[in-house]
Amino acid sequence: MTIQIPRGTYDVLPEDAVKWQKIEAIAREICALFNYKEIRTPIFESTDLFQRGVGDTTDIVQKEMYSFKDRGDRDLTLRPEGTASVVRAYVEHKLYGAPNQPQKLYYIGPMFRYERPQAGRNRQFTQFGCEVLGSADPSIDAEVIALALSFYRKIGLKKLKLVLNSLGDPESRKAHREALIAHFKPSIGEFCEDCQNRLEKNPLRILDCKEDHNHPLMVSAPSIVDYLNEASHDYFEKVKAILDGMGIDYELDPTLVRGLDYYNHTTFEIMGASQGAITTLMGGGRYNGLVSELGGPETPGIGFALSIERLLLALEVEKIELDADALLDCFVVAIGDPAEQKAPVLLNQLRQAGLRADKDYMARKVKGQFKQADRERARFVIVIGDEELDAQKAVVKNMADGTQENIAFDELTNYLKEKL
RNA sequence: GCGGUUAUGGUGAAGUGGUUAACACACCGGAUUGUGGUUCCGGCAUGCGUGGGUUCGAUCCCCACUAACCGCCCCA
Repeated sequence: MTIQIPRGTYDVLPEDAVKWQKIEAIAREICALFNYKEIRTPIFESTDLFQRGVGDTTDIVQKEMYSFKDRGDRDLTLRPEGTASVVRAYVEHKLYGAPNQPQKLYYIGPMFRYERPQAGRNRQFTQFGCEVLGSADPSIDAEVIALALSFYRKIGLKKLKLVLNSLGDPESRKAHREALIAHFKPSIGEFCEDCQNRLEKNPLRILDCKEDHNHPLMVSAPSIVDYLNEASHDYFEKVKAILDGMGIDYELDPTLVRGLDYYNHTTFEIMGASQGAITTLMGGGRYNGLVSELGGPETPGIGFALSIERLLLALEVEKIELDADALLDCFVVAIGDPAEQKAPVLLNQLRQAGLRADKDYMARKVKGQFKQADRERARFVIVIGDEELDAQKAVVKNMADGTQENIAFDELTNYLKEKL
């Protein structure tokens, strides 16, 4: 049997690669606008990094990591997300000491999670993410959200919903956590197995459970908003006020918990149009304890990550076409042996002059060569045959209007450049 | 990790336990001795996901495997 692509992966063929290029270009453009700088980190890291950074109780660490030992017996893992790596690099290169603070960073690259594939969920997928390290200013929270929305808007997506929540600072979280345990403990037996395990480890995530979503205790569960201390409450109010000022609509959802352990204060998601069950396009939040957790100084941080794959699905649902029209400037049609000898030479001259040019390589007849030129959306066709070689002139046909002219060989590039 | 559906050419898809596997699109060629997007005509699966089994015989029946899609869990 022929070898197949690994499960949960996919090839981006030329037709789609154009879309990827366009999306990536827009991401970089938006980041430049907001003054975010690119950072590139390795695709694998020490397994410890994710265990400590992402959190031992998360599904990602418990069952989704692509981990392996290398020949030097090191425990390594294909990165399941980008934040831990960025923070590791920030600490390792002491970027907290750099003069330009905060560090506003972005990345685009593949991530890996061992999951059951489905539309919008793959084992290798691509994230565009931003991280801001070193600032606890609420305007940064709003800026990061505004950046993501600007990106989607520039791409052309319309059906977007921003969902917002605050998990508060550690003190608030602790108070909430205790209230949650007190609330659920007496009747925890009525909940699913996962929730029973979550009770002591991370009761917050019980709220995230879909299975027991309709349980009366779920509805009456203590909400984080009632446990935010004054500082946390004020912070969240400021973030909301800035978003209001920017004219950004959002929906508050006190059950928006997010799956990674490092989040506190502001958390957010952007939902989009989708055919299936998966609607989350982007997720993020503040993680003020993560830098110190990974061995750096006490440093605030915030970031988001969004999936290019899901973005493409949303584009499909909204029926938005992204294709850049990559036209060919000219196509050389050769008739007869002498012309076929001449064609590659002529082609080379055209290309050296900066014209996007191609010819037939399938021994097609004249008609077939024209069809090929048409398929490639060539704007001009240059026809050469015995007569043209004798006269040192080519027939140049404008494919848009069908007109054609005789142009001397040494005038060709000038003529085309003028017309294009 | 669990449950469901599916698997025929480059693509979309019909189909039958028994010599040649519909049809459409795409592609190639011809009608137009050197001209595209229209029309007409012709060509185009030694093969029906992979591996076994049942059978005189299997693309069609059975089993396993693999993969895709959908749902659950969770997430981007």
